[in-house]
Amino acid sequence: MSFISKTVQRLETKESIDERTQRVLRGIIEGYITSNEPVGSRSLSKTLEMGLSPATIRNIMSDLSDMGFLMQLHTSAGRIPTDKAYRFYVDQVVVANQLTRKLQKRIQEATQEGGINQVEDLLISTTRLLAGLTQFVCLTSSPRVETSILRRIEFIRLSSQQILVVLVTRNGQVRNKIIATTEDLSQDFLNTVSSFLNEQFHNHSLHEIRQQILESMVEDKERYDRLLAQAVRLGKKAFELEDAPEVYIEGQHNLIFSERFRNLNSARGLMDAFEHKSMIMNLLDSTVEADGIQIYIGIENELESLQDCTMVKAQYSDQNNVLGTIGVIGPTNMDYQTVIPVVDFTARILSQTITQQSSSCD
Amino acid sequence: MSFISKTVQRLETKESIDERTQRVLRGIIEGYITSNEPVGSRSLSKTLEMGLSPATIRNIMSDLSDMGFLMQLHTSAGRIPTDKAYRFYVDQVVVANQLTRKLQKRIQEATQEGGINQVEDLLISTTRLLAGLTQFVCLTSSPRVETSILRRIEFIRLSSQQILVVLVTRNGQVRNKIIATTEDLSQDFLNTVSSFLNEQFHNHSLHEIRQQILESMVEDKERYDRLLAQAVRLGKKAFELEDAPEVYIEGQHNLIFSERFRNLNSARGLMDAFEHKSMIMNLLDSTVEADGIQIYIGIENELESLQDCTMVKAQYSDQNNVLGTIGVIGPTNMDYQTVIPVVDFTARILSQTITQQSSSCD
DNA sequence: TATTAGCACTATCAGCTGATGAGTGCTAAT
DNA sequence: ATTAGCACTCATCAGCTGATAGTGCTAATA
Repeated sequence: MSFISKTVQRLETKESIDERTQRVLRGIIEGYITSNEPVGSRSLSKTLEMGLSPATIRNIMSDLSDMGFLMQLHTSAGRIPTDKAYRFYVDQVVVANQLTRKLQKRIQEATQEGGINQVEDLLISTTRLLAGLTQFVCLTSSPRVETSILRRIEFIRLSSQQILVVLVTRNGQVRNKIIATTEDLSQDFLNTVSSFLNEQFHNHSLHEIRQQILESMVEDKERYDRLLAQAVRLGKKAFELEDAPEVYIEGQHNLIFSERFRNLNSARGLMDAFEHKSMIMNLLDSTVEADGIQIYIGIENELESLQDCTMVKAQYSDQNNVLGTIGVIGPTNMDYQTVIPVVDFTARILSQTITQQSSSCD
Repeated sequence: MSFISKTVQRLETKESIDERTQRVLRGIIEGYITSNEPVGSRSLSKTLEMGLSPATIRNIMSDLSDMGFLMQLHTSAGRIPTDKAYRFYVDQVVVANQLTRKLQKRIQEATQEGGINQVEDLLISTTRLLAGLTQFVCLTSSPRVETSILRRIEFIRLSSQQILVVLVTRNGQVRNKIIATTEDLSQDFLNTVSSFLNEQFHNHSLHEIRQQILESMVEDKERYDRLLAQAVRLGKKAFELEDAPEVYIEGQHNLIFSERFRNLNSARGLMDAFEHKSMIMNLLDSTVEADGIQIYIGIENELESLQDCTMVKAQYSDQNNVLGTIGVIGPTNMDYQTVIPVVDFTARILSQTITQQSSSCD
């Protein structure tokens, strides 16, 4: 099994099902994926082309129901796959087939189009792209500033009480923050401070830097001269970035208008959930260690309002570290065969673009 | 008439209607606003307390229908007000009554809460606030960078080919842009350039600055020494900001989930329209000259998918100029009595906060 | 023994029905 | 000028219908 979840127990599909039964199950799943209608024995008998009569199919279906792969919405309706069935499908059947060239091109172009000079823009346009391609909701978490590596910090005097901090990270994130000072500091002085900090903390992560600043404040409180004291004080304020989890969401309207989501009664709940950025952040970054695609089907999702959706997500990274996660949320009967590779490919391209960007430092 | 529209002809309510008829009309409008149900003669006869029988009311209603103030969804339903009726109501009846202290407090607190140090944040939180208060969709346009006044510009060398431009405007907007250079420029040199530009263009609008730079490039092409030439060249790139109309939208989900919007079939169309920022920009900033509240009822809106909504908007400004617009879009039978003052007050507070911010320059 | 045909059963859906009720318009009485 | 009374209209709703598409079970069949 290629995908591993942390806390939620993964649905197991160990039971040995004979070849023929598998083919029927697969037929039902794919039928339901394409038609979005419960599939019945008669129609299946036709599309399967295995020379089985509806009656036989019914027997097999009955077995599959007993095993928990199928369920009926009501007595006289066809059957639809359970989450367990999709798990089987994803684990055993779906092979990550190639994307069409056309689609690859489209993704590449969208992420590399001109005018995208900052990570923020790149992430937004990628999120939008993925939402458009899949017609689902797409979520992306931006790199944690915490673990980002400092490229440059600069102070700009705005007034006698206000200083603008500009902080650039290795992977091209630019953060601005206005801090207040009691003392009036000249621009010259600020320049000295910033070059001191730049030298001192070159190639350190913001987290480390904050750590070190705090330590030095405690350890040798008295030793500093005025410059260093100010530098440390300003540095402390500057790196006290609210660890605001930036999250981008696109395609929310698909949740409401897409045909695919019509069964979904919890759209409201999801929309509400999306209002809370920290919640989404948690959703996306819950499994930090794991490369490749991760898929959460129905009840495998911890979040209740997500339990009749599937979430497909992948992490993106620069050459060293995982930076963030990009994921789509769709109905459980999404077209896994294309959604999976699309998400996968997009994450790869995203990683690639960001890596290029951050390696263009001196 | 207190509100003036540019292009769309405003519905006229000149016709003299006698006192009693007006009271009935007003009753119907207010009834429909509170109940969101067509109002019939019998119930109106009770609530009006004018000692009129349902039959009399019916006669009056019939007259009002002829005059175009009322309409029926079907024969045996009560009547509902037309756009013309709402126009009458807004122009003649609604007096901008005071907001409750509680509401005033709430708006003030939300716009002044800590951690909001940049205009962007302020606008976003205000937009969200207004969407929350009204339960409608709220749109806000950010100040045009074009007309903003330069407070500070700074260049930061990121690598031999990349320079980060940081541009701060008078009203507290901070813009970052990464520009590419062919020549490797030292930070020292960049500092010289930026102080030159800061001195030269202090208190000029970005628009003016761009203008002047272009002129000087043409006029005295050869006269410059190397420094000035570079300064001008960098300046040109720096001020070539995409005049991206920033727009914030909040409360889109109200469009779908709010009871009030249930009659609205064009939610889809609106959602789609909201995807195009330039369109919204146009919507908000179409009437540039006009202070106070502006109200567009139903067909008064140029945008088709907006024609069974009402848009209430107000401009915000600093001490000198109009900066942008904030507006809400709701059903035509919104509670004008409170929505109007809420939007009005919010815009005032917004102006006030921004003015404070920009006057805290030295 | 595995498969299948046949049949009884069941739930949904569209379409029809008649009853109900809210509301109007008209007319004649006040 | 106002109003009571009455006929009329139309939307909605519950209840019924038959058609449809599915199942489960059983007995026959290869």
